[in-house]
Amino acid sequence: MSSQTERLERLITEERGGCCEADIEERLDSLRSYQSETPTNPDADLTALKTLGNDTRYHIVRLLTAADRELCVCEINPIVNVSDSAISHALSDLYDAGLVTRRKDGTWRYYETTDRAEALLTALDKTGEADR
Amino acid sequence: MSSQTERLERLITEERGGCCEADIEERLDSLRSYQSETPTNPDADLTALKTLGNDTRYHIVRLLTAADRELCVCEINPIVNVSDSAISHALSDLYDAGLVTRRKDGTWRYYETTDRAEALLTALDKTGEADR
DNA sequence: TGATTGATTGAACACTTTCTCATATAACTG
DNA sequence: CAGTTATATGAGAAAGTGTTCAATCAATCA
Repeated sequence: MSSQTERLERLITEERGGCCEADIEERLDSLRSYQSETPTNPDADLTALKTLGNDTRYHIVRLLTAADRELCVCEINPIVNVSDSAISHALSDLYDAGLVTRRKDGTWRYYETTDRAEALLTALDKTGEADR
Repeated sequence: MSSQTERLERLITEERGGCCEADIEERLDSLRSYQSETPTNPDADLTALKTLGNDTRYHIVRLLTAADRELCVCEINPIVNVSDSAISHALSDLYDAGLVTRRKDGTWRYYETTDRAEALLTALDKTGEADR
């Protein structure tokens, strides 16, 4: 921890030609304040990212989004190549993460993507080949 | 696989009052075509989601985004509470995933977020408390 | 050149995730 | 109610991930 600020001290010294204890504190405060400015819920964000960042679940969400209508589990099953159980687990995780909605109709169960899932896919699509 | 289409057959039968082999094939083709319509690179998407979906790496990207300028590793270090090594690993992963850029200046190394990272955070921010 | 410094890399181990199998639940049907 | 069907849940094996420690690289400077 103190070795960390040593390096920062040297950086500030290079930047400004000098650096006192107060300069370091100021810089650290500034950096820390960036975090508190963030208006979001990091846990929910992380859960969403982790949940969508899995082959099976991503695949299901892509399918639901492309279909642009709610799909029955039995329509997802023959397309995604894992066991019924794995799909059920995946849908349950997606629901908990707020990435799909769920509707029951008799013994059938229908799933549909949420705005959150669609927003993430759109973000990915818009930045496909770019950057780096 | 065949039990999968059995369930689908029953669903279509309920929907339409009847179902032949061709109906099943048509539905399956339709579902499968949704996937091929997707214009993106699933591997790159999954890598981006997985990479950002980790506490340390998400934290770093939030910091970089909020700072709205490139940050030196020694500025990130005292804010994010893991070892130097862990941060270096994290930044390397983020770079490989196309979520940050890298610039060398003497012995210092600077990192900045890419459009892709920012797009993902924006998507999360815009859909914060919504849905479900 | 050798020493110092900022940062990266690799190996190793604890921890987490994801799948499948077996079983359970809920809704309908006779 | 018993039987069937659609889906969910739990346990556990196998694979993957994240962190730290130790060692290394690359740039600067005496």
